[in-house]
Amino acid sequence: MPELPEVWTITQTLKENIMGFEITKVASSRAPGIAPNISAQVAEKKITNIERLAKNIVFTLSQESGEDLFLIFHLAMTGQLLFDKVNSQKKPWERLELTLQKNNKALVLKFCDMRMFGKVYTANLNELKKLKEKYGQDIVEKMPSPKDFLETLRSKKTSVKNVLLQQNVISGVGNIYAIEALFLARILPKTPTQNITIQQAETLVKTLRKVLEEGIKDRGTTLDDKSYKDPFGRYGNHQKHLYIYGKKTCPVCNGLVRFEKINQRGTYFCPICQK
DNA sequence: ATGTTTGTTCCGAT
DNA sequence: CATCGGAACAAACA
Repeated sequence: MPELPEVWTITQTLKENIMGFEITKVASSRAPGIAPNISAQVAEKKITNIERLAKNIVFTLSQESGEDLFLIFHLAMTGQLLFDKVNSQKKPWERLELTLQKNNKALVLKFCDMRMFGKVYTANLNELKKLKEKYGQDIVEKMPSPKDFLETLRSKKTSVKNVLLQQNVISGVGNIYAIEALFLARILPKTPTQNITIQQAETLVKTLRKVLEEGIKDRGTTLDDKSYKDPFGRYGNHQKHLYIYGKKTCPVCNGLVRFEKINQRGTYFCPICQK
């Protein structure tokens, strides 16, 4: 589910609401992807920072004495972070519950994940640094020059769409936004990276940035399964503004949109507009 | 029953 | 040894 714009929205919402809160209680279910030692690790620590790293959400946890610890969430396909009231009923697919307190305010943050591809675990500073090193260019954080972007694309011998999805090369982009950016750049998704021209690279990096920023402005994309929502349960709006993902006809030429699997991922493109 | 799904990691083939 | 792509992970829905 969540790609960069969705993770960005969730991170921002968390920042605005639970900075400085202390984790007073942890209830964790044993599930693949939930670190088994999580409770003891994070209890009684204070959330002093919240940031997005690629598609991860990273909490900095501080305590009176000792080093900072980092709590890392990866939502994968169906993960959610949802606020709830203290002593509330379990939500569907609830895997982890953090009770948070600051002054006289208390609330609960729940990690829910239907398919359980998501991960929750802790890391020390060194491990976080290693995680950061794994990720490639984040287009929203820093716009690469066309030349650098072309070099990045050509560093892998695969299709241009495939390389957009490789987090160690370009981080944060997922299937939907990759399809959208390629459509706006009028590039066929299967084009080998070696055939991409400097002009195409320049256009593509701009359209990538554009679709990611539009996604952020719309607070993310909620597809028909409704699985993406922000911590308050609010859906995104970007599904109303998608150009070609999930469409039957091309919004530019009105021709039939083609659907093909590329590296096992469903891919929509217009065989007329995209070259 | 089969095929589909926003993601990532691991393993086998080249 | 490096790189690429398919299988697997799991659950719900059409």
